[in-house]
Amino acid sequence: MAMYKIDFNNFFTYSFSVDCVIFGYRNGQIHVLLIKRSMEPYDGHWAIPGDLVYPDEDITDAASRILMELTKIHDIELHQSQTFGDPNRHPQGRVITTAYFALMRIDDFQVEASSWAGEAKWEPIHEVPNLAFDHNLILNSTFELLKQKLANNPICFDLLPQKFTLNEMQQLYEYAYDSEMDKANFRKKIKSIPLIDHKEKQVNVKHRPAKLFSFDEKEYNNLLEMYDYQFKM
Amino acid sequence: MAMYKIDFNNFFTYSFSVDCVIFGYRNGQIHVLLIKRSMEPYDGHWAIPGDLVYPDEDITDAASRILMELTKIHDIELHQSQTFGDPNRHPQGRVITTAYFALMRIDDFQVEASSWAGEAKWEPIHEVPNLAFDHNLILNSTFELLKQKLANNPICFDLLPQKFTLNEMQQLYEYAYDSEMDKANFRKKIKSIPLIDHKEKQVNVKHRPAKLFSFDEKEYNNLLEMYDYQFKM
DNA sequence: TTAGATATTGTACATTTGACAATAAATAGC
DNA sequence: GCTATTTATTGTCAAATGTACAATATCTAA
Repeated sequence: MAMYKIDFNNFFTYSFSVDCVIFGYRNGQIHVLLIKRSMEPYDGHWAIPGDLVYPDEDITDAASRILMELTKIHDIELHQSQTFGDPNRHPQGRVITTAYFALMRIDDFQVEASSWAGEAKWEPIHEVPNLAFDHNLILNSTFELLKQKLANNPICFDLLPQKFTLNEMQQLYEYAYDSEMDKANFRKKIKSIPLIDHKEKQVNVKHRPAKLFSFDEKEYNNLLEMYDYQFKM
Repeated sequence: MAMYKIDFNNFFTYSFSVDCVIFGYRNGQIHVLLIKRSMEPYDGHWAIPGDLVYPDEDITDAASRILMELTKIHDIELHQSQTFGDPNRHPQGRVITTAYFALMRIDDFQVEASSWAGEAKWEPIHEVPNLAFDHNLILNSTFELLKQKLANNPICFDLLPQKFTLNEMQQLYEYAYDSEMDKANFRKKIKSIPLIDHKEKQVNVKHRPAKLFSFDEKEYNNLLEMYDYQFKM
């Protein structure tokens, strides 16, 4: 017990963590991946997956490792969000944390809770319960950042299915910005975004099926290099 | 020496710092505030002002305190930039750092190097020498962030004199974006930005003097609340 | 009074936006 | 097959915005 106490104090005197806010899209709603903690503090509470960074580990590498350990998600690009440094944000000591975020298709991975994560679930962003630590603050700040990024970067395609209809794309933006858009005008606005027309149509819908598109990443990179193209929504 | 060594190791096993990128504007150029280190490591090198965060100190408070201690600059709003966590970024141990940035009028403060800062100077952003640690990387990333913020927030007014001409405002944007703009069209574009016309003119110029304006912050806040106004450049 | 310099305003055309109408292509029920 | 229903897709037109460039205004200096 004394031994534990000593280690504990050393560990928590001044340490550093990362938290991974993973966004997914399903049923017309943006979801976030939560894990149930099976360890103190906040044992049994839902939380954003995160943990302490090793002393000699790059923080971006740490984010990837920790996400993998807790949820089995791997090979996903993590972007830095914000750093939270309130000295009282962790009940057991001083832990400064940097939030990362990533976008993925929910069905691309079978998410599997492991390590000290007891469960994992996707929760609609507007139905998230009270989370451990200051994780609601971290989530809200990061969701604001996501909305800003959606406006200026072609990242909506990381959330949408590989092949999507223009209405699906529109609905994602309508959900994110909580505002309805005109179908005809939406199509005009995205005319400059490089999309591949697959000459395929939806199946199993009981009305006129929509055409399926993909994001043309090669052409996008080409536009970036050759012209001063800027994605804008 | 042994005592020092022990303290030193404890301190640097795992610690956390902030760095303050302070931007100013003079002679048509954006400048950044540098200090000359008078302490190891990088003794004698130029650097961005920064230092270690106390164990029980909020990181934003730390940024204000450290900026004050090293340069006497105070009462200035600091915004978070990015966090840098390469385990080898500090030669003496693991130091994760969060960059902050602020904008100011160079003449509003008499900058005065103190504590372990031997000198302080304003350097044009494009003439910055090799800096200590990874401070060139930090500076470049933060300048990119500044340029992005200048496009979407009315922060150019924190760099310009209290009363400025429309040409001065235009030149600031031309410098930041490195692109020339048409005078007539620039004036049309900023018609929606709330400015106070002081009914005053430049003095001591050898041509037609321009009118002086200020940013109308009250009206700006009013627009934000009442309508869904969005500053755009 | 005039030349020189910069400030400020105007004009004409192209492009984009926004509201809304019209048409097209599928299914479902008869 | 025929028709109603539903959603997809395209078209129209006026208003707003952006772009290039011309014209005019106001100061200093000589």
